[in-house]
Amino acid sequence: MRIYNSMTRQKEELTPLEDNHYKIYVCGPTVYDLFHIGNARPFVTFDTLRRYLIWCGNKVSYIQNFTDIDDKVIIRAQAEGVAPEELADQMIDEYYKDADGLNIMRATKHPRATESIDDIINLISILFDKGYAYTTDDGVYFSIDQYPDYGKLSGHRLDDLIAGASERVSELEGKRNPLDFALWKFKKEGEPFWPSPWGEGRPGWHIECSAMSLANLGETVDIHAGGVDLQFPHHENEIAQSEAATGKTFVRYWVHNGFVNVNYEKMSKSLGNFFTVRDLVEHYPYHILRFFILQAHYRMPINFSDDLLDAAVTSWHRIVSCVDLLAFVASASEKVKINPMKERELEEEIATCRFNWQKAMDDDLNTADAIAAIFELVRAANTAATSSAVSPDLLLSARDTLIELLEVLGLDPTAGKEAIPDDILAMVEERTKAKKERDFATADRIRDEIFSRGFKVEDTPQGVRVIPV
RNA sequence: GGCACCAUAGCCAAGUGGUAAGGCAGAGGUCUGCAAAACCUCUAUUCUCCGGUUCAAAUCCGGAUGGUGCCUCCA
Repeated sequence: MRIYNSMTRQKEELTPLEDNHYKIYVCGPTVYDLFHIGNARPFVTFDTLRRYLIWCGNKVSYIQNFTDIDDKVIIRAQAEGVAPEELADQMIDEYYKDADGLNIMRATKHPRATESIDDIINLISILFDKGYAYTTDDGVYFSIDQYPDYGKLSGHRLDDLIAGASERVSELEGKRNPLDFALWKFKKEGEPFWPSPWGEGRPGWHIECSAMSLANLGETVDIHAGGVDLQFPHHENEIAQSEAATGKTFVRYWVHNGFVNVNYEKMSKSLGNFFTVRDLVEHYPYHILRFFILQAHYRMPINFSDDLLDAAVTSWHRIVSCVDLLAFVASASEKVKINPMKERELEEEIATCRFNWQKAMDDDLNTADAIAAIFELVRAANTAATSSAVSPDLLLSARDTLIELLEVLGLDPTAGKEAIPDDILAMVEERTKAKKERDFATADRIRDEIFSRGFKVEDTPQGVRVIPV
């Protein structure tokens, strides 16, 4: 497949360094709060990438960290009167609840910054040895002047960055260059700290990802992913630290997802215009949120609104309804007069769907196009299902195709199917009887009653269908 | 100020050189006792605008306009 590499700003053929084995690092959440739909986008997107690579026959080592110690965690914990560790533990549990709901696979490993302190200290030591690190009054800093490639990911010129930084940072606070960033922050009153050769303190933000990536995946990973806002300075800094330490290419493909916007503005905690996944789930099921995210290409911005989610619900229902219909028709006792022409048509549609779906996925994970391919098969399958001219086996094969391809997108059109209760089935029987006697008033009354109990009755050529609403 | 990205129908959204996918909404029709679902037909002679390259451009190049993001914690 081809994937857009932020480093080269073009789509490139994706190949792993090790045969059939991809090493992927995804920047995970800072665990001080529930995550919002904007945070969910990279989790869903890169989970889908992972599923696709696995589907293609690869092994994937997938690391996603938890940033469990930083300013935000400390501040929130203080506000709530709990220890930062306690808050982090709790929020990690909450993360898993939402992530499981969104059908995001557990990472191969979810390292926590606080459990990687040794790795972090190790890495900083190497940077000291190689002359990239220095100490000030408040911490240990990385000296970007020692690293000539600084800015290569974000395309910034050093002078411009320095000019920008100087405008805001009035004092250098002991830094040699305004762009130098903290590797280790010396402890402040009331904050958690760990011992280090340079003094007690805690890790800077950027170093933890480098340390966890190097420790878990080695010096060079295939893919490092996250939101576009991480491109600078976070990922730029990660490159500087890691490559300065190892002398090796840190990441082969940098992959960044676009934002979820609200009224064309970035959704963010600081703007306050965010919707947590937990809140949204009150109104829309998890899989709708996932489907909604995957309906756009991952690098394009998504504008978030209820109307769009409502459209996603209807849209998704079309798929579920087709999958149900195929199973229903295939199991109906009605005799089919197989029409070879129609059979071949459906066979071709199945093949075309698979082909287009894979082509779309291969082209920079174009899930929007992949879903379009699925809808094409939905139409063809619906037509075939109502034609009474296609064998049950072939209908089921169309159904299996839909289920298989959706599974790779982390979507399950068969999920949440409850059995129809016996008393509802009895009412359906009663209605059918009334219909036979042409007592439509009674039949309609029973249908309304069944509907109010949460089930829809449909008369199809293949018989009566009962569907949970 | 610097660096990126984006602009396609009522809405959402693919499409990166050969005569505009898909979804939602809408109109008409088929089927139905009525519905529902499904299917069929219709809904952008045109892709923000202006130039250029080309036999051919939504797609490449230049410019303009509008919008967003990053440059500070941020998915």
